Amino acid sequence: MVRGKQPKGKQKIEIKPIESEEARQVCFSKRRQGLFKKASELSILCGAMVGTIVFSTIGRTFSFGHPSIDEVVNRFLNPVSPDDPASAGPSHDNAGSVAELNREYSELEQSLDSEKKKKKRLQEATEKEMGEHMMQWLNASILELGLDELLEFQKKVEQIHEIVKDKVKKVLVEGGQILVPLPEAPMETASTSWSANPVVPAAPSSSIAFIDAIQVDDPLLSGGIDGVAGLGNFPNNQNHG
Amino acid sequence: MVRGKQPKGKQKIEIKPIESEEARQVCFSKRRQGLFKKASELSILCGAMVGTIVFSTIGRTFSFGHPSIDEVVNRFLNPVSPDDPASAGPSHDNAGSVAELNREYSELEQSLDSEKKKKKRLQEATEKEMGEHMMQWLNASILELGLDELLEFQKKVEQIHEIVKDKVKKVLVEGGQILVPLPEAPMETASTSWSANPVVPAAPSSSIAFIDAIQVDDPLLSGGIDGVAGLGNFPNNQNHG
DNA sequence: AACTATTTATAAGA
DNA sequence: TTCTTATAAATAGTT
Repeated sequence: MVRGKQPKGKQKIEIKPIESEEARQVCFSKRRQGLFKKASELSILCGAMVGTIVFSTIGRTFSFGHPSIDEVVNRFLNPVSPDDPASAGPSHDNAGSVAELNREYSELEQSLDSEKKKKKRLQEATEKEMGEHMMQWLNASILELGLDELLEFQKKVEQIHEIVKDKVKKVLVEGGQILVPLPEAPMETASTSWSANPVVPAAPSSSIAFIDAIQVDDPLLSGGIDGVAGLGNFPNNQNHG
Repeated sequence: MVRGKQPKGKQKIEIKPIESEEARQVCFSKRRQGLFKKASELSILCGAMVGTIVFSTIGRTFSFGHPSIDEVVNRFLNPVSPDDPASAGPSHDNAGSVAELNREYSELEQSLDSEKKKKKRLQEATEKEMGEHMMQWLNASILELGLDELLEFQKKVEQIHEIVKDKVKKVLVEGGQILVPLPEAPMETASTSWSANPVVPAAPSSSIAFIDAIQVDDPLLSGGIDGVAGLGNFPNNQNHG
């Protein structure tokens, strides 16, 4: 409103990297605080487990967690399965039995439909981000990896390629009309990575892998991030909550 | 302001557990979105690594991460060891030129000794992570995608496969020398300013993507590299279920 | 670190 | 759930 005198109050800003070192630092402090506060409020209001980790550009680590950042991270790495094993889906390691997934998939299949638009948007985003993520990973890795590792990765890519080719073939054979359920969008991720989520008893949703169609035997591929459970270290941080 | 007449707009609320199941659910969705948006803004504005994980009370997992939630968690679990003499270079925040990247890369190469341990750890984590990502994506997508999309993805995988094979070949030709001479990269691409490599406070010589070695022509794939420079990414693929 | 003018985030309502 | 709206909160630019 007052443009010509002293724009004292908050000005609208674009969300883009702040050039000024100082301004960036100030903004970082303010917004980090704000972020942690928001996280805290969410956890209290909704009784949810929430964890937030922030690294400053100079390497400082800040974190917030409810009930604690360690618990949150730990659960993220080792998804818990509530009482009923049938209703609790594994999401990371221990890829789950094929039978179980198939059963769940059947349930899903029954309640399909009316998600076309959403699905499409979801799919586009996913596909695009996947490419992006792979490229990022590749760019970074190409520098880090030695020949052995490269060959290892190449092998992995080949396996995935095989899986996809296989799937395509299957779809073709089946007439291309088999799957497309997804009652509720299960893609619960806001950026560069997704997590397969647990199955919810009440709500028929979640993305269930149709493992049957893409059987994976390689322990490397199906293994995922299991061994990291322990997490003993705790960097210099600042806990709120 | 006046709280007792027309409670239409936002009312002040105490930060305490919401009783109503429904209200809590609504609040959760809204605030989760808000939280992720804030996290995203912080990461973009300040170029910081940010990760946020939220579990709903019914067990669904939501996450945001820049550059990815796994990177963030990984770094959280594997704090940087501040004893690395190798990376005692200048601390330019944001390199851009290919030449500069190459110079940095050379410096890194020279001190490969002390990098070995770190590299191995990084490589293992990354490799696992990548496999995990791909499998997660695959598992989710295989259910979502139609034939067209599958073919599209297959194509993408093939391209990546090509890139990797190419790289392997290059490495072999160079006889173990990882360094690949860069001809002249007029690409506006530059570097991905995120570091998979832990940046030590005192010695920031992060890992730079060696883009030249894996030239990509396909717009689909290269799109992933392009926009990454300023980390100006916007996560909008939130769950809508 | 404080101070405000504004922009944003959101609690209710529809 | 999505949209609308009034208001509480967050915060950009100053001091």
